[in-house]
Amino acid sequence: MKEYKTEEEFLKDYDSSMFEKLSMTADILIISISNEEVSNYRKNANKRMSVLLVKREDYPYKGKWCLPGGFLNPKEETLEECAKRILKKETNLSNIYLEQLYTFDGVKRDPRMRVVSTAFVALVDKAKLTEKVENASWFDVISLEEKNNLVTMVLKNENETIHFKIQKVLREKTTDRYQFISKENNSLAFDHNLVILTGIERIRSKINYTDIVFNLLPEFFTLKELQQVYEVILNKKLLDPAFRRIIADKVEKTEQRKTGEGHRPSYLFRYKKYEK
Amino acid sequence: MKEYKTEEEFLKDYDSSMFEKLSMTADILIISISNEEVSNYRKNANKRMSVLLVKREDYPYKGKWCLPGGFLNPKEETLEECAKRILKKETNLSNIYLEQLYTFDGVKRDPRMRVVSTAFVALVDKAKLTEKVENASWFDVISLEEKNNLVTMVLKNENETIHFKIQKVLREKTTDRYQFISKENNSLAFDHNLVILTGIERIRSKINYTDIVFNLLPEFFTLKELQQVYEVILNKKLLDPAFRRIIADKVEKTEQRKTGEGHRPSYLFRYKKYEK
DNA sequence: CCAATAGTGTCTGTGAGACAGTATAAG
DNA sequence: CTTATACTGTCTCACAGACACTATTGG
Repeated sequence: MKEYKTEEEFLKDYDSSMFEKLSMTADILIISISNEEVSNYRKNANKRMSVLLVKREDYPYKGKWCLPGGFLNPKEETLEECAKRILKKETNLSNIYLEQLYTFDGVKRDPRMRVVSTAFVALVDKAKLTEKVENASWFDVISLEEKNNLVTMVLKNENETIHFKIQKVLREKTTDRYQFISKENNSLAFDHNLVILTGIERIRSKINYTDIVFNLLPEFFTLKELQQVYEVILNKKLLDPAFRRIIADKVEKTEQRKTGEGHRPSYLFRYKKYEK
Repeated sequence: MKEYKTEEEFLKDYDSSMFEKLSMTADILIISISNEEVSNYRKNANKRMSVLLVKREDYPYKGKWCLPGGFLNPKEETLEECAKRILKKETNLSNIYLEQLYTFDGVKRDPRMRVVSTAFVALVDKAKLTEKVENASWFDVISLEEKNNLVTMVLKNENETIHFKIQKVLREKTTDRYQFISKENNSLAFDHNLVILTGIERIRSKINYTDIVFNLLPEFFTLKELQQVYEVILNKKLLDPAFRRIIADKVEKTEQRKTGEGHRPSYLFRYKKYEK
């Protein structure tokens, strides 16, 4: 930021530029859960977090992957409406869990001009997706590790592997807030690597005191599936009895079971809303 | 949002308006802790949350109170830098705890034109403030209650009382996310009543798993003062022994004491950084 | 001595972590 | 019968909630 010697100088410059305008976009981190293929017919499928990326067809960052997003129409749209419009376009879904994440605003984040982006997180159940959208592809999070505040993340679709590293730097005045700095990034456009990490950490931090997980699952699910979703988001194994105690109030048992699995069938549960 | 019949119609309109630009502002909810006056010389001062408001001198909302804020200079400033500039102007302080809160973007939130505002929360220790800034005034939060998702809040400075009500409406697709709708609001400009509530709830939700409280206190403080800050933010009384156990690792005792209080003097403590 | 607060000891109940055990489908 | 998972019983330990008790100042 430019430094000013006198207030007059500052105000002069300020007045001339403060009413200059800028563009905004809404970018969406669409998260869902995917199942790994299994060799052994008896085994349960492992689950993975999955994010939807779009291949850029134009400059800047032509050929790189980015989050679905689009420019805000300032005349009649809120950012959330803009995000919903993009969500509809990319997944053909509406009535999806959508949460404002963070506003990314680095001065040079778009090389063309100043563009401030408000990022959203959407949680979807993959089973609800029907059509395949051109240029869009689901990438599984196949690795997400943190060592000494350096986060390494690997994403993968059928053909490509994306990997990037982000350094979390402690900021002044707090012990618990981090600034994210991109260290390596082979194929993501803009600052979307930072958006992805921010979004995953947001979901992770909320999973234990909210009911957002259920947005990632179909109406009926087994407790093990539910547990796997928790595990994949928290990136750690949970103990069965403890897990079942914790979520007991949030679900209700049905009489249906999941059979044909080569082992004892599990009961299907559903989300029990509005219960303390 | 306008509805379109065909994609062509949509795209035509979209193309013509998507590159229209808008203005952004950074607004800051500056929170500190104030002490009530005490009659009895023996008694400890009660603490209150306090927010800095500015009287609007121009239209729109002339004469109403609003949060300190200002337009983003799109050429060279990030929103955070903009917030810091305003913070410096309003409090003459730098190196202050500052956190991006939320981006408020209702289409009609500013009657003049489309203005999207990214709100920040700043936590300051009132003792560090020296000069009094013109048109700015600290308002104490003298009441903050929630009943049936209706929040009632009362702010007060030496001369004026501000009160407003906000309805928290459950949103579709989740059980834990609320939309805030302004119900009554006698003297706050724009949507700044929503910003204040959002900010207080953010701080409240973070106080138990972060160390942000210490930004509201001077370097040396008694454990009771620390506890009072927790109590005022959480809006409930805490038990002494439990509280002391919880914060034991976060503070270190000094040999200094706070005397002249008409009762047993308490030891002064300081924040112990970087300890698990 | 009194009023008011500072600070600590300890009981109790809850609930997570841990591990072991029993149950049941497909092949 | 085997394999793999489903599901439950129960012990232990940590820790928050609660209450009572002692300590210490200014006036």
